[in-house]
Amino acid sequence: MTRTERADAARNRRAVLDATERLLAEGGGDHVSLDRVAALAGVGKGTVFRRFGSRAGLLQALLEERSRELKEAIMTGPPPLGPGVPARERLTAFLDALGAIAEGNAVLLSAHEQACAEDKYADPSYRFWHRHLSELLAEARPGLDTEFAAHAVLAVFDGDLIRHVTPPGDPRYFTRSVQRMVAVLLGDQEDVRT
Amino acid sequence: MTRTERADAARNRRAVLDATERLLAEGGGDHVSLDRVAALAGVGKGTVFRRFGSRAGLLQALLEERSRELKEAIMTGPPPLGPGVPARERLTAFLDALGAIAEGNAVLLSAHEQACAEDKYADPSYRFWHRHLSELLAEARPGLDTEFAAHAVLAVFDGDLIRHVTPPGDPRYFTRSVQRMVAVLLGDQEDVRT
DNA sequence: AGCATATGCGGACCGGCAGTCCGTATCGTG
DNA sequence: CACGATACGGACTGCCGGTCCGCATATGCT
Repeated sequence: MTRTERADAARNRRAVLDATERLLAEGGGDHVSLDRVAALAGVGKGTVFRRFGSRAGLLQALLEERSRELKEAIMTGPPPLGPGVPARERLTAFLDALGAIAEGNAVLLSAHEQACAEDKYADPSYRFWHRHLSELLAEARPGLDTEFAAHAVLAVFDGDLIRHVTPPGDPRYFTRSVQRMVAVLLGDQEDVRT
Repeated sequence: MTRTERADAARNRRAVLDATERLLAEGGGDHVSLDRVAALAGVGKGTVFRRFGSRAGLLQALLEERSRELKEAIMTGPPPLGPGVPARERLTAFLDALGAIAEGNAVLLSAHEQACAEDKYADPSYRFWHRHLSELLAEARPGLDTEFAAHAVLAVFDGDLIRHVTPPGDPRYFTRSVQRMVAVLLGDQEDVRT
């Protein structure tokens, strides 16, 4: 058996992901039907399904591609994303990075949420963020129900919400707000005001 | 012109809502197709659409029915839901009541979120909860970005999340957790531990 | 009661969707 | 070059949300 992905398969994989991205950018989440993706990528519909399994799988793959770097930086990279500094510091760095990804991919995020529905919490990516966040919170503020708190913080990373609250000309408003809220949760009493 | 809804119309309205409820209960959100609803209610499909406009409208109507009482209690009822006591007290009562509704209608909540997608934040019900919450937070903890905080708290009221975290035999775990988190947000330093 | 008409009804119909299937083409290997 | 493994394409299926319009009926008026 062949160990490596066949060349044409790899080429198509990329083409499909790129096409998905283009469609997402040009017309919102509903615009991305798998027929359209296949057509734009110049492949058959069957190919899309063989590679990605389902609409949800496709979006998930794209999302994972966008966050792979962050995942690796957290696990094996240098501080403050990687291990080696106090949890508070890592938390800030983590939220900043995740926020940036979310802000830059809000439409993709929405589409993914819609496609996954309730399976969202079984998604490996979600599990990873949740676990990481939960551990950092536990270290930064022992005694909190960190499992729940982590879910709560992640619940705010909702594509639709991000688009709804992000004012024109301040693309990082969302991340700042999340940081501030988490700071309050962690018990920073110092100046919460804008 | 007739001022009141025609009798058969009212009857059908109820039948459709009841059918929706039954389908939701017996088979999850995806189980509720409008064909099925119409069939179970014993009416034509057109009727469903004339009354409710769309799938989203139908679910929204059902949700509103479930929360009308709370809305009224908040606006004109006696404390602690209604006005007349400190914000902290009203906040606790509000979260308790909203939590109860959410816990009791998690499936409906999920279905509604899915159907509404990004229009969720324009929904009158959402606007009402958000406004109320925002005002209470502002009163209870001046200086916080209460607009954002209110969105963040409401983001946790996600049907899928509720189902995911609710352990068997402890139907109110979710509400308790939310209360505790909000308490921390508001600066209660006293015993956060379980 | 009987009529006129606004109002509501049903279900055939439409375009489009996610997902399946299998005969065919292509790749990589020896 | 030949051959088996692998991947491809796109017709096909079943269903969905939503529309439309000829028909039925409740209601208000006389």
